[in-house]
Amino acid sequence: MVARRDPSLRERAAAQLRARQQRLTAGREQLIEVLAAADRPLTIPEILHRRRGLAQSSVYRNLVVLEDAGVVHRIVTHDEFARYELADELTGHHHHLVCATCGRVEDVPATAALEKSLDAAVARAARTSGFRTYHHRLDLVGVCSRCA
Amino acid sequence: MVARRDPSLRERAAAQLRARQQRLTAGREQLIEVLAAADRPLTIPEILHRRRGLAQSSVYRNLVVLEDAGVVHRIVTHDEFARYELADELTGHHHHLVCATCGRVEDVPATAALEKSLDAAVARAARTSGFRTYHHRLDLVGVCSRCA
DNA sequence: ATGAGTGCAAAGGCTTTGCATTAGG
DNA sequence: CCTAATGCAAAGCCTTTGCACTCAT
Repeated sequence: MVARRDPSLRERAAAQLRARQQRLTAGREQLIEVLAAADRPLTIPEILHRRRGLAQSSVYRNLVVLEDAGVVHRIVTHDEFARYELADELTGHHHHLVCATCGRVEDVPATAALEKSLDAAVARAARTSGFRTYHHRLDLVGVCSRCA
Repeated sequence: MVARRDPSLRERAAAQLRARQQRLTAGREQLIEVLAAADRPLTIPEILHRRRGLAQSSVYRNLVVLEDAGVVHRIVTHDEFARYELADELTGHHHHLVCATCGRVEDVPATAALEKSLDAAVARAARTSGFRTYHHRLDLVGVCSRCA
C-alpha cells in the first residue's frame, strides 16, 4: 500500500471532508494516522489502544464522519467488532483475507486480471437486476496463521 | 436457485445436522423452509414475521446450530441486522448485491468465467500469505431499485 | 428417565446519544 | 460570538444467556 506513505494523504482527506462541510480536526487526523500506519483494518479497541488519548465516543462519531466523507471504510466480519481502514481511493484498491476463526483481516492487493473479470461480473449483474452497482468487495475466507 | 425447490433439501440438511450430532427439530425445519422460500438472505425480524410461532431466542440459537452444521450462512452488511441464507452447498454458489443505503441483499448467480478468475486469485493469495483460504465472498455494492 | 430443545425474561456488549464544556472561524 | 467538536456517562439495541418446562429417544 504505497499510497499510505503519500505525504498528500492528509491534504486529500481534508479535501474530501471539506466537500462534505466537515473539518479535519485533531481527533480525525489522529484516526487517519493510525489507520494509515496499519497494514490491515483495525477494530475500535485496537485504535484506542494505539492512541490512548482518544475518547471512545469521539472515535465512533468521527469514524462515521470519515466514512460519510469517503475517507475510511467500515468492514464487518463475523466477530464482534467492526473494523476500519482508509478508503480505496486513498490507499489503492485491494481485497481482504478474513479469518473465519478470529475475525482478523489482512489486505491483499488487487490484480489487473482479476479486476477485469470482476468488472465484467459487475456489468452483467447491473444489467439483470434493479441494482446500480458502485463497487465490489471480495473477501477470501479462511484461517489465519495464528489460528491454524 | 433451482436447488431450493429440491425435495431432498430437508434430507440433506438433516444429514448435515446428524454429522454434527444435531437433530432436525420442528423449529429448525421451519427455519430451513423460510430461508428456502426466500430469494434473498433474511434478517431475524423478517424470519419472525414470516413464522409467527417461532420464539426469538430459539431462532437465534437454532441459526447458530444450523450455521455450525453448514446448513445456513450468516452474512453481515452495514446495517443493524445480520442476515441468513441457506448455505451454498444446498442452493448453489452465488454472490450478493448489497444495497449501501438500506442493507438489502439480493442473490446473483456465479458464472464459470468469474469463478475461474476468483479461484486463481484465491490460490495466489494463499501462496503469499499465512492464510489457508476455504472459500470466497463477492459482494457487488450499490443502490437497490427501492432506494434509487 | 434423561439429555436436548424451547420459550420467556433478563443480562451482555458494541455502539449511539444527551448534555455540558471546549475549540475553531 | 456561535456553531461544531469533544468527553464522560447513560441509554439503545441486537444478540446471548439463565432457568424452568417440554419433548423425544
